[in-house]
Amino acid sequence: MTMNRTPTVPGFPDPGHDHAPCLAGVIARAETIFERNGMRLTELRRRVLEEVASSHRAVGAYDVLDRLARKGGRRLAPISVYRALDTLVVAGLVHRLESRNAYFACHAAHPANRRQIVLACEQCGAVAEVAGSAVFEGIADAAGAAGFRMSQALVEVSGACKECHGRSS
Amino acid sequence: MTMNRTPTVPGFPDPGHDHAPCLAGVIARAETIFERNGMRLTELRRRVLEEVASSHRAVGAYDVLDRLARKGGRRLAPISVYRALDTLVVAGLVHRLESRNAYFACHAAHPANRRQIVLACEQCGAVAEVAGSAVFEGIADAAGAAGFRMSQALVEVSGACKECHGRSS
DNA sequence: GCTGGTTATGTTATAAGCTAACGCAACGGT
DNA sequence: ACCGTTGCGTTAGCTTATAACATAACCAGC
Repeated sequence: MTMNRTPTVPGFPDPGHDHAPCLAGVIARAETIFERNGMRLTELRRRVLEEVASSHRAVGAYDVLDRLARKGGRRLAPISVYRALDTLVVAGLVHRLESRNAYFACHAAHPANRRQIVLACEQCGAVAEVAGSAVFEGIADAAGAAGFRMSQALVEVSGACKECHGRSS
Repeated sequence: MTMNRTPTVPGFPDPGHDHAPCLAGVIARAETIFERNGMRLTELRRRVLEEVASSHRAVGAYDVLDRLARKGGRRLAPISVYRALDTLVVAGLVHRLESRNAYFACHAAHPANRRQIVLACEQCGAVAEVAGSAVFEGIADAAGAAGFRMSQALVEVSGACKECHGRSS
């Protein structure tokens, strides 16, 4: 286990970073959250979470399914993975990248009312969240001015992360 | 044809508004845009556009398919509808609501570089776009600060439109 | 340790969303 | 009339997601 610098949070982690602590952090947080909310972090949920959190990329439900099948031997039904993902999403450990029908782990433990801007790299698939209070306030204002009662706002940005655009242009 | 007030643009139209001018406006704009860009507003494209623009709601591709089947007698292949939708999206006449895998007509004719906040009512399904330059600048700043080169930003807000939350609470 | 309610997962089937590949047809310029 | 381009039809298949119902695991209280 090489000594790389700790992952940059928030933002994109160093590409050569040691991911083990990231993963461990997510799992630890899962244990806390599930415990606190009286939910059960079952074997299946833990395995699904581990797959999703095994990188900083967004993965499809069927990717998770395939990976679990490769590791675990037998193949689960899609619904099983979706159920686990739903639970993890509700717990706030995993978020859904709507613009890509994919899921990514939340490595940062931001507050309950998620007001994070999601950045998704088109090249490497990495996903990062950054704070955006001002942006969300602006959205709330704009919505309010239209007589709209906002319940949730989704901000997803596509583009190139630092590594990828540094490399290719 | 009753004389209701003209549709409120931008924002949500009055629920009892006369929709005919909205629809006619979209079609007229389509003719202009297709003409200007040397594209062909074919029968199929026009019919798909009419279905999408027949309300201020977002509709799924298969809804369009079903409605055309009901009207036109024979049932198209999904791909035909998707091709038409793609063309209309490229032309800027229809937008895709990513968070719902659905499509809605653009009734407002905003400038090319679309920087609009999309408001989608969870109850009635109505969709409206409102300007959000400041919001998008904030997003660009936040992305830039993370070393991210933004190519496109998506802002979709779920909630209750004026009519719906006035009615239900 | 059995019982019974609750929660989680398995099983089966299917809905919903989307696209590849290929061929014919319609359009439009020369 | 010809031919290149664009649009559409047809067939087939993939990806994403959920409904409905059965079984299993968990756990609180007796």
